[in-house]
Amino acid sequence: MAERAGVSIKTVSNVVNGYPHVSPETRLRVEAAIAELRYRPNLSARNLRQGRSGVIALALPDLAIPYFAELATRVIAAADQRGWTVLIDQTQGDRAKERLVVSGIRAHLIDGLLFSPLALTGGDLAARVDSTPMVLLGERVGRSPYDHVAVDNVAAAEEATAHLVQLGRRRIAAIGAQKAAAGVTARLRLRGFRHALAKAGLTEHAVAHVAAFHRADGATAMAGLLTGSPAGPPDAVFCFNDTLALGALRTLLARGIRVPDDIALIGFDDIEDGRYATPALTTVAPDKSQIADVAVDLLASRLSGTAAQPKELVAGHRLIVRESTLH
Amino acid sequence: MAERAGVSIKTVSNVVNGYPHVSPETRLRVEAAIAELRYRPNLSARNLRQGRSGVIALALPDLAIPYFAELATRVIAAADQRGWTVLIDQTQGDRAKERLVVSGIRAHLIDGLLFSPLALTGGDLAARVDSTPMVLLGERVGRSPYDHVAVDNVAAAEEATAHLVQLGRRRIAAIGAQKAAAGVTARLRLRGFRHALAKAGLTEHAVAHVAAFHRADGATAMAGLLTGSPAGPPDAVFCFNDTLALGALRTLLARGIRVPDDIALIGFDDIEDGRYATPALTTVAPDKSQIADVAVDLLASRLSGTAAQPKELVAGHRLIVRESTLH
DNA sequence: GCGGCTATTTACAACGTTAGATACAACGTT
DNA sequence: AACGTTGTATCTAACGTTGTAAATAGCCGC
Repeated sequence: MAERAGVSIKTVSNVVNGYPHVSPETRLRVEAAIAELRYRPNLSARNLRQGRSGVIALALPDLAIPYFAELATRVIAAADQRGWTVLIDQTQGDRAKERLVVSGIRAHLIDGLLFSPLALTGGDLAARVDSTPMVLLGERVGRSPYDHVAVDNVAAAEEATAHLVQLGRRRIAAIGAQKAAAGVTARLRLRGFRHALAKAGLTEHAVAHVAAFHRADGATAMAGLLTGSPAGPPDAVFCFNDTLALGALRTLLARGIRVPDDIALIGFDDIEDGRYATPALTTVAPDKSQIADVAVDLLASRLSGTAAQPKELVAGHRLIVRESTLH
Repeated sequence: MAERAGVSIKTVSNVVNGYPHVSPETRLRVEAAIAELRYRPNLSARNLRQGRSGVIALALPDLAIPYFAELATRVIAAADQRGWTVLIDQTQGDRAKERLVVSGIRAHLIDGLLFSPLALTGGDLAARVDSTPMVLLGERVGRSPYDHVAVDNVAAAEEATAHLVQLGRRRIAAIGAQKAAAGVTARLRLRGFRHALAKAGLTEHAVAHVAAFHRADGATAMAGLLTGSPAGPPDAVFCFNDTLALGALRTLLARGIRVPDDIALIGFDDIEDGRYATPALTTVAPDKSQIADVAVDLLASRLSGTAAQPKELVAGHRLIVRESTLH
């Protein structure tokens, strides 16, 4: 211990923690000893004593999915502002792993949990007994008693679809519907898609289902729309996220179909790749920084105990028109 | 405490840790109490007692950069295999932040550190005093006494360039050189590029410098090569990573230049985006899973004290030929 | 039926920190 | 000169866990 400074342990603690009533010379002496002995406070001991760790977990499906990577970047930055460290749990969208995360594997190691579930059901959440504060990212799951941040998916999807209608397209398809109870996001976006078509007095040209929101799924789904539809190909497609759209784009270009001339394409998420695709991808951009900031703020309120009812916050979004829908 | 089971703290500990000499009925009783009271061992206390936390840090520039996101995914998976949790530090490639990471901000919170530096100098590493085991990812930095995993950048860059030569291209340029002492990776790839050209008896057509390895830098650099070069445009370009290449591709397609017909393009990293670009990007694929596995293994040896000399391990790579260089 | 063995359980101490109470000294006031 | 006040430093206990040593009980062979 750094009593090389000829001082009690507590005084060292006081210096380290900036306690005001330490004489300048003592402080200097202690700081010198700290530097000399390369003393580092043991965070485990501090955590034990204080009952909190300064670490939060961010649980998401997979960092290799650009949307989540971009979100994680912002969450880490927001947490950093508060002096928190972020630990990542990848669930692969697997229900068993998601339940594990929610059940509190990391109890007492993390102060709070930011969780972006994919497969979790309302029942899973209701059955949760772990008391670690948790904030959900993304769609609402059941009637869960947890704080929650998401964009208004129905409205956003409606805007995206309306944009296609405004271009004068009439044979409008969607890619990204999901069978499983899992696809809450998909369900909301599909609803928005249908609202917009109904408002415009159009019927949906086709809706392609996918197993996941990956490029490969988008590519396959688009191939299906081109050949499988008895009514012929669509003239515009709303993909429920950007990776689906990039996969679809790939299929179209490979077959010499012009985008947007023959088929207009719009995505969702505004990932970096979409901006540099050719043609650049029109998309709905959720305000990821806002999502991250709000989520971290919510968690902070939970931690300080000042939060009351679970809140459901809506983050902003906006349509970004790029080449894939320019006429 | 779970002495609801009518048993000492230590016995609970013994049950939790699978100590063999616990009678079956006691074990059952304790397990029942644990379930009933939802008891969770306090990891901070355990860490304090045992002197290790089961947490390692992965420090990298930015998760929003696809290569690092893909690498992080694999590191987390590899760490998971060993029961370790991964905490992420984003440095933004900023030297001050990198020094902070290396100096041990997380001392006693993490058992080890996997670090992918960008701006750090050999001097910074030599000045390191923190004793947390560390394994470096990416290029060797100075003559540092640390374990270290990377692909053979010179050889890989040479292969990439040789591939362009084999296509019959003769006006071969590179994008990605860096002025700063920082760009160790860039320097090695540039060296490989020049080796290959020298072997083929060619002179370099042009070498574009970039501030960073982002899409925007690639786009700008390519524009420069097209207009700025007195010798005219190149007929092939080796980009030092895939994001540079995707940026460059965007510039080319926007100007109606055909890839690969007019200009062939090759990247480095094999990120997912490149596979779905049109034309799909030829690239050098480092074995990311191997890098992650080996790095985690190295760290494990350090932690168990069985490691001797610092090791410098070379991960595999291979050329993946796709449309952007097909003739 | 006693000594020595094994199986099971417990007691104690320690990991390094910090909140709170306490000790001490110097000072100005009455 | 006795008093409270203030600033500085120390003392004590506690956070929850686990390694070690020790206690207890049952069992065997003689």
